[in-house]
Formats: sequence, structure tokens, C-alpha cells
Amino acid sequence: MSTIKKVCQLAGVSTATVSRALKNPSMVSEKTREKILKAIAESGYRPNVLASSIKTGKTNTIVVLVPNLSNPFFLKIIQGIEQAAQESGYSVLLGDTQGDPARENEYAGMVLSNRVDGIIHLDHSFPFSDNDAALAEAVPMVSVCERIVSDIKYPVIELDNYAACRALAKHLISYGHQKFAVIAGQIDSQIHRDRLGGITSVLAEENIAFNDDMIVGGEYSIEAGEKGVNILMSRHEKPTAIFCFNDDIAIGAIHEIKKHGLKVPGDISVVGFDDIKVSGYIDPPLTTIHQPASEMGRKAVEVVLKQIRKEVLKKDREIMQFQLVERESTGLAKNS
Amino acid sequence: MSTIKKVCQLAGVSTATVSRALKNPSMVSEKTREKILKAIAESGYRPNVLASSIKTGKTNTIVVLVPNLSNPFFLKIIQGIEQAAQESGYSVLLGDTQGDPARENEYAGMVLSNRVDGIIHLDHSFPFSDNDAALAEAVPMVSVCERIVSDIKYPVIELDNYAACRALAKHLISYGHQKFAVIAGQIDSQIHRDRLGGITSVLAEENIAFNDDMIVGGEYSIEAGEKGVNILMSRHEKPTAIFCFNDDIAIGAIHEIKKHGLKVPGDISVVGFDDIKVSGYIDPPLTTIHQPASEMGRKAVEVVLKQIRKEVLKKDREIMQFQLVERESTGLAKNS
DNA sequence: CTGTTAGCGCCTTCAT
DNA sequence: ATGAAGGCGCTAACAG
Repeated sequence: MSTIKKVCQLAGVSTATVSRALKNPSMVSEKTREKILKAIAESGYRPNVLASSIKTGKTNTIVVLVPNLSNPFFLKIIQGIEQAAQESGYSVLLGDTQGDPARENEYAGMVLSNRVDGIIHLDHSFPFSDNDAALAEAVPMVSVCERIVSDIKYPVIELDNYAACRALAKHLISYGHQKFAVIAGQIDSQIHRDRLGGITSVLAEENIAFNDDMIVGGEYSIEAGEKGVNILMSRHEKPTAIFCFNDDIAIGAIHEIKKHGLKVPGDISVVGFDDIKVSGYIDPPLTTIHQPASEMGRKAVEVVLKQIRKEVLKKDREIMQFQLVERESTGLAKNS
Repeated sequence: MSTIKKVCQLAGVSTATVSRALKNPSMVSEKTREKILKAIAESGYRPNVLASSIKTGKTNTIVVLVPNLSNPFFLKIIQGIEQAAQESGYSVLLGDTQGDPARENEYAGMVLSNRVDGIIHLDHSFPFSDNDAALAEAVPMVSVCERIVSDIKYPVIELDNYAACRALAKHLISYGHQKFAVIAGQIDSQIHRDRLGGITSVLAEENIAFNDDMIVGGEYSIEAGEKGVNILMSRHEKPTAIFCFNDDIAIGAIHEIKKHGLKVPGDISVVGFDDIKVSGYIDPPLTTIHQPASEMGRKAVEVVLKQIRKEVLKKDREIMQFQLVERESTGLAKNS
């Protein structure tokens, strides 16, 4: 691997000039620049990024902490992140944490050992270890979807989950539904509270009874949807409409409802959340909330890069627009 | 950010001793080691990985080149990669190339600028630019699924696509099918040739006519499945069974077949390839070839790490086992 | 516009 | 077992 010195020798200039020719071409005369470029081509020289990083203190890399890489919704966010990062000359390090604090600690710690410049977190946990917490004060970090629970305030890119669930609830009520159930994802999270709050607020306004028995689940997965339905079907009072807190859950739920010999939406209406690609192609196509996932990823990059560059952030909370996508998994309530 | 020097001062030792205490504890007396550990804790010292990388020449990072991050199958491979890498103390840099040579060049070039130690490529293209090609000789690189087309031989982790498609073909023939169609993915690839070869070899053995008119598609996507079906439905001779070259295509195809008022498998049987999670939950559940995606990712890491460590590779081609998963999208041919 | 000179933070001989 | 010193490859003043 040839170094800057080889190029110097070939071009007959100093290392500084070579460095400048690359980073600040306007500071070098055209003639010498050409000489240098030729020398670079000849030698097959590639600047050692590590060496420059150690000087500049910047790695041009951010790490993304994902609780679950199998979730297609996260994938779309990551895709947005990757693209935006690339456009800004940044690379993306992938940190699949599986919600495991030890892994979160490890990946988050990278910012302290100069391995990355910033963190995008797709979860609400504070990812640093107790040991590192004190150092985490000024760390460029932004969360997407979920607010990070900590004393330090980090910016967040999120959806108005409360409003989205209100929209969903109103939609179902307009079809005459009165008996609702929820198959939730991660329970201990702001998202959960916001979404549930949105639903119950509408039900309260409409004087529709709803109690916690009808909340099942606890994980964003297809299997959770299946299990959730089975639990609900064993209940005395069965729902005519089910809120699933993501599309995977809804996919599992619909599959299981059909297994029970019931029709969607004939017997039970189902709504999802996220609008992943496949949701438009299942049978019946899913009514759900569209989240602008890849935009959210792009925004997150924007914000974390601003933090890295120490620019001032105008707002520490970016609310993205949702969209209720009505497809065919919702319909008139039975006997109404 | 505190450096090794702060720790020296606090512990009253030299930088060399601190370095040794961390990397080679046995070379340091227990007493001084304890002093140093305490000093590290006090100062919140984190070794600067960059600085050590520049000395050792290793980054403990590999880059994964993905042509399409939206493909759930790739995601599973990446998940396997990430886990295996993590277990070996490596990080994974994500390179979404979108099949764009310029992006491939950029990401592949990272190995030349000391940004990463190796490359895992999920495509068959030679990812280096012409300029860099000469330097690419000794680069640790492995491909998954597809063999890299180049003079230099790189190891590959792949499935026996030929055999898998033979199995699929035999399965359909056992249901009495005679009129077949293919909705292909990326046409210009070894995978395509192997799969098609598997199918046609069986058809030839069984004296079943098949011609190229019945091959449509050209992209691994749900939309390609929809379009493919529309083209096939406009043909004079319609197929009773369709090979889709991945599950996304199959999902689009099934959706579109139903739109045409036809039944799967009643009117047309459909098979997919990959066995992504959702394939078991669509209606009807998809008959497909299961690929051990996450195993393939793990294997890829194993191989690339061996290359990085300059260990000898026993074989430069690892063939993984497939599995025919019979679900409900295949059945008896109409009128048979 | 270009060269000289210090380092960046760490690792690694070479002495002691 | 420890310290001193040089250098990894590059950048950033400071001169000229």
C-alpha cells in the first residue's frame, strides 16, 4: 500500500502539497496538481482514512442502533439513513442490539472511542452504560420513533402516534364498531402510551366501553399477532375490531383469524401500523397508518450531522406526518 | 476526551505501561495494573481506536455491499453477518449499492483506504473501479449467493440453485402440471442461469415443452410479480404453474392472479424462492425454497475473517443446503 | 503557492 | 517490570 510519501517522491513535492492537492485543490497551482494527480495514479495511492481521522478527530461514520433488524419498518428507516448519510459523505455502521443493554452499551460506546461521530437510535433506551453515562452529555445522538428516556434531552424524530390512533379509532367507529381490542408491541414505551391514549380518548368521547383485558401482545412480531388473536378468541366478549400496533402483528392476526374460520373484515376488522410494503399485498390488503419511514431516516441523519457540526438545532423534536391508508381489512361491524 | 497521557499522570507510569496493561496485562505487575485501572476509571479514558488502528493496520470492520436493502432475504443474511461479526469483535459497515457501479466502487474502495478490512458482497458484480482493479488482487472479499465475475477468484457462499429448481419442477410435475412460466429476477446472473437450467433440465427429461416466451420479469420485486402475471395472462397459451424467482415476486404474482379472478392453486400454482418470513402468512401460504440466509451470512463472515487473518481456505466455494417447503400455493393442475 | 515542522494517540522496539 | 523514544500516515499551523 503506497503512502503519501511515495507520491511526494514521484511528484517531487512535499507531503503538505499532496495533502492540499487532495483536500483543498484551489490552494495548489494547476501544474503541480496535475503532477500530483499523475503520481497518485501511477502509485495507486489511497489516502489512509484512519490517519486523517486521527488528526481531524472525525470518522465520518455514524452508528445506527436497531433493536430488531427483522422488522421491515426499521429497514426502511435504515435505508433512508444510509442514503442520506452517503449523500453527506458519511458511512453507516450497523448495530443490531436486539434490545440487549450490553450490546447497546458496546455500540454506543463507539462514539467515545472515536470509532463513530454520532448515534441514531431506533429505540427509547438510554444506550450508554452507567460508566459511560457521564461522558454521554455532549454526544451527538438522535432517536427515531421513540424518545430516549434519560435526564439529558436528545432530539427525536417521531410520528404523532396519538393523533394517528385517534384517526384509526374514528375510522373504525364510523363503521359501527363498538367492541375493540389491541394487540400491542413493546408495552413499556412512550409509543405504546401515546397510541393507547389516542384510542381510549376517542372511545371515551364516544362513550364506548373498553378495558385493559382487551389489550394483549407485547412484541412487534407476526407470532405476537397470532398469539394475540388466540387469546382474544378465548375471551367471553369478542372484539369486532382489532388495533394491531404494527403491520407484522396485523399480518399474524389476520392469518390466525382466518384459521379460526372467521372473515376479515366480515367478522373482525383489523388495522395495522407502519404500512410496510407487503401490507398492500396480503389478503385482505391492510388498512394501516403510513409512516414516512425513509424520510424519518433522512431527517435523523440531518439532525445528527448538525449535532456533529455543532450547529444549533432549532427544535429538538420533529413530528412527521402520518397518513391513514384505507384498504380492505376494515369494514362494517357485524350486526350494525 | 481523555487520552492515554492523562491516565499516565494519574497512575504515575509511562504510556507504554498503560498500553501494556490494556493489551497485554500479563506483562504488567498486578499492583501497577490496579493503579492503572483505577486511573482509567477516574479519567473516563477510552482508548482511541483510530490511533491503534493506524499502528496495527486493522480496523476490525467489514463492509457489506447490498444491491437492495428492501429485499427481506438480504436482510436475513445481513442479520447473520452482523451477529457473527459481533461475536468476533468486528463491526459491519452497511453499503447499499442499489446495483450502481459508482456506489459499489466507493464502498469497495474502502478496503483500499484502510477504512475496512474486508468485503462481503451480495451480488455478482466485480465491485472495484477499473482504477482499483489492480489493487484488488489480495483483498479479503467473499460473495454470498452469487459468484463474483472477475479474473480473480473470490470464495463464494451459495445454494445449489440448479438442484433446488429441479426439486421445484418435480414437485409441480407431480401435481400434473405441463404448462409452465417463469417470472425471473435479475436475468444477467449465474443464479438465473442455474435456476432456469434446473427447471429446463427436468422439463426436458419429462418431454414437456417450454419456450422462452414464458420467461418474463427481470427484477426481484413485488411489482415485477404483478407485471409478470399481467403479461402472462395476455398470452394465448396460459401457464398452470409459475416459478417465481423470489418470494417477493411470488407475493406480487399471487396478488395479481387473484385480481384476475383466478384461484391459487386452483387455477394456477405458484412457487417462490427464499422463504422469507411473511411467505408462510400470505394467502395461500407459499410453497418455496428455504435458504438458510442467516447461516449464509455467518459463513461469509467466517470466510472473510479467514482471509483477513491470511489463513488458508480449504475450499473457495461453500454450497449450502436448501429445503423445499411445501405449503398451499401449489396443487393439482386444472384438468388433470 | 509551497515547504518545514510539529504533532494527533497509540504501540513497540530498545534499553534499563 | 518499566521507561524513553521513535514512528504509523496524515494534517495544520507557520514560514517563506
